[in-house]
Amino acid sequence: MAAQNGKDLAGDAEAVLEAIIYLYTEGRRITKELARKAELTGPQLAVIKGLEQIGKLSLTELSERIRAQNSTVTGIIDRMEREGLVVRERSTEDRRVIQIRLTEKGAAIAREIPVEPMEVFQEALGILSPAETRDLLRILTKVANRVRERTEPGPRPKGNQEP
Amino acid sequence: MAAQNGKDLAGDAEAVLEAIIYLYTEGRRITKELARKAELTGPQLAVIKGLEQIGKLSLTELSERIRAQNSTVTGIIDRMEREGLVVRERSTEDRRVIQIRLTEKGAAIAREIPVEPMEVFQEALGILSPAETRDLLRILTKVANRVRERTEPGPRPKGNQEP
DNA sequence: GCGGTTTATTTCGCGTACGAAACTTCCTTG
DNA sequence: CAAGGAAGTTTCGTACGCGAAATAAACCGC
Repeated sequence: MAAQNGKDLAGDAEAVLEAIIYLYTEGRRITKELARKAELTGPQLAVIKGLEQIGKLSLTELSERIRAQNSTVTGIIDRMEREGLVVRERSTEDRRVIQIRLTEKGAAIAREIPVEPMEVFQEALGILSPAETRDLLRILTKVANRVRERTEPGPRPKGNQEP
Repeated sequence: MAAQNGKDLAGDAEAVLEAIIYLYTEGRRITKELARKAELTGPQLAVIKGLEQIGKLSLTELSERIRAQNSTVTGIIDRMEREGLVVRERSTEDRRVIQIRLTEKGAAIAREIPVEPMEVFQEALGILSPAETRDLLRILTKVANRVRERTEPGPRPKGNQEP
């Protein structure tokens, strides 16, 4: 451990990491809990809410939206199709692409779940003053850009899991 | 989308979320990449580094350390034991508990991997001024506490995945 | 010292999550 | 228009990750 004297930057850095991990995992947990009420999983809720907004998405578009690999989303859609929540339709213009849309059953469930999972955070961020919010954004962006620079050289996969 | 006029708090909030998600997933990616050089997975690296520091840990202690459920860690240790990286030893004082420690092979690999995965972040945070770091910590803590208050009523599971 | 509760770990079933390889369709270029 | 490459999706194998139930040992009160 470093010295504890109010200038303990390493300790602060660690605490910042802790906070980020906490916020992220808590977000996942909230999404999951919200989903469970409708007998869904976290990623499935994300899919349903995405499709509700946009109407119809190709598998790749959906993958980008929920930040997961195509091969992962294939499995998620398999299970949702099995449950009758969505259907796959092959596009007529480009027969390589699969369009995914909600069934009536899927749309009904989407309507039942009122809020976006993120809204808990929007609300939590709401207690900050506008200046604090912008400071937070500015500093986080600075750090993120630094990490990005540091790791950009070399290809990067695109994501992992639910929002 | 809301109006884009510099007072777009909802947009700022969303950007903050994006940044948090980016930093978290990037952290996982870096850990994974670091681990891959030693033919390990992310969680396995976390286990090895934990055991290197402490020497010997019960399964439950290890679970807390890497923020995962016991049932998850059982599987991780199974695979690592199969690879000869760690061994299980039943405690003599309390025969319910399993102590896990590195084999010589595991210890050698731990020595080969120089840095903690977190160090990339420590470095990224290093470009902030001390004031910025403390602002960041203060604001994040405020948000985290707010989320905590909002969700505390009701039991919470303890974690999910690698650091 | 016996029955009941608590604690530590494992087992089981399911759902992500990823990367590499296979497949199909589309597009380019000679 | 044929060959080759690129793009969209699926398949396969492996590793988490969780919660509920099972198992085993320790503890507690009487």
